[in-house]
Amino acid sequence: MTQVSKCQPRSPRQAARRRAAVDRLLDTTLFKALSDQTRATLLACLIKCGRPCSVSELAECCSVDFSVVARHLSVLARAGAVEANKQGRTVWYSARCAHLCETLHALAEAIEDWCPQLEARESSDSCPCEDHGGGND
Amino acid sequence: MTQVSKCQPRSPRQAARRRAAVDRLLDTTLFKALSDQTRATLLACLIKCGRPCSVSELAECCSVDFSVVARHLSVLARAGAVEANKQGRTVWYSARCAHLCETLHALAEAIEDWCPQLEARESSDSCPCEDHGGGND
DNA sequence: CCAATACTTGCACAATGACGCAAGTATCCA
DNA sequence: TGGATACTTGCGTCATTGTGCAAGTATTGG
Repeated sequence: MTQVSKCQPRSPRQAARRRAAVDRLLDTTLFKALSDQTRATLLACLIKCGRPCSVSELAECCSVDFSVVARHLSVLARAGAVEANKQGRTVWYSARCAHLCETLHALAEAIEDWCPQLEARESSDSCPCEDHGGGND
Repeated sequence: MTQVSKCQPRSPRQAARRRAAVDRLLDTTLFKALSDQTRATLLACLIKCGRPCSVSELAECCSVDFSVVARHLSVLARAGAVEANKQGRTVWYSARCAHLCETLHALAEAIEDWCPQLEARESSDSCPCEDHGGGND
């Protein structure tokens, strides 16, 4: 039941050396994209709209310049939060809901793997480390 | 099955006016905290360590100044990602794993609520809006 | 009481990023 | 072909934020 703690590091230095899913999923790219209020609003708008929207349409929902909206959307696209589909002169943006949900659930589960006390879901009972080096400290 | 789409806005302007759980959960405070690489490293370190760590301990895992680490940890605490427990002259920081997981799962589910095609989990079949104003556009 | 420890805060500086304007590119329609 | 539409990109400005150093505060132990 508490096999996780057997492989759990005893010092932050040891912990920092361990490589686990949580490191990869705590990648800052997506969080940087979601850390701006205008981008968060645009993403929420796309999610709630439920259909692809053009840059012009989305610019009507924001108080900022059209070019700023276009740049924000490209940031969201590079972070994988939305996807762009160019048809003619119009770019249709849509939220990557499935990808976002998968990423968020995966991060939550990667955190749960390191917290033996969070046994709500069935624990894997295995070490969440992806390497086992740096044992001595 | 597709009752969600009945209440789904047809334009981004309509979508922007709708208030839903996804708006509240896309709050930028937490994402801002996770958007810095040093802070992400500190949080991952706390998660993997599985026990409260002092600022001094955590500073050994980072290449930045001690005062910078202390400031980063206070940012993480204000965002709700970690919690501080002062005992004597030492501040013990620990990851708020349960809170983080709840927040992440809740956001993912709030997104799923707006995506009728994501029927993997049982859909609530109800409108995810928390208000129903601004219908005309 | 004094020194050491552990952390916080003030300050200056550099880097980053959001923004608006204007110019550029690509596409469509008449 | 020429103008209108839809978006992209370059550039300068401004605000925010990350950083290190140094000084300050709080707590502990001798």
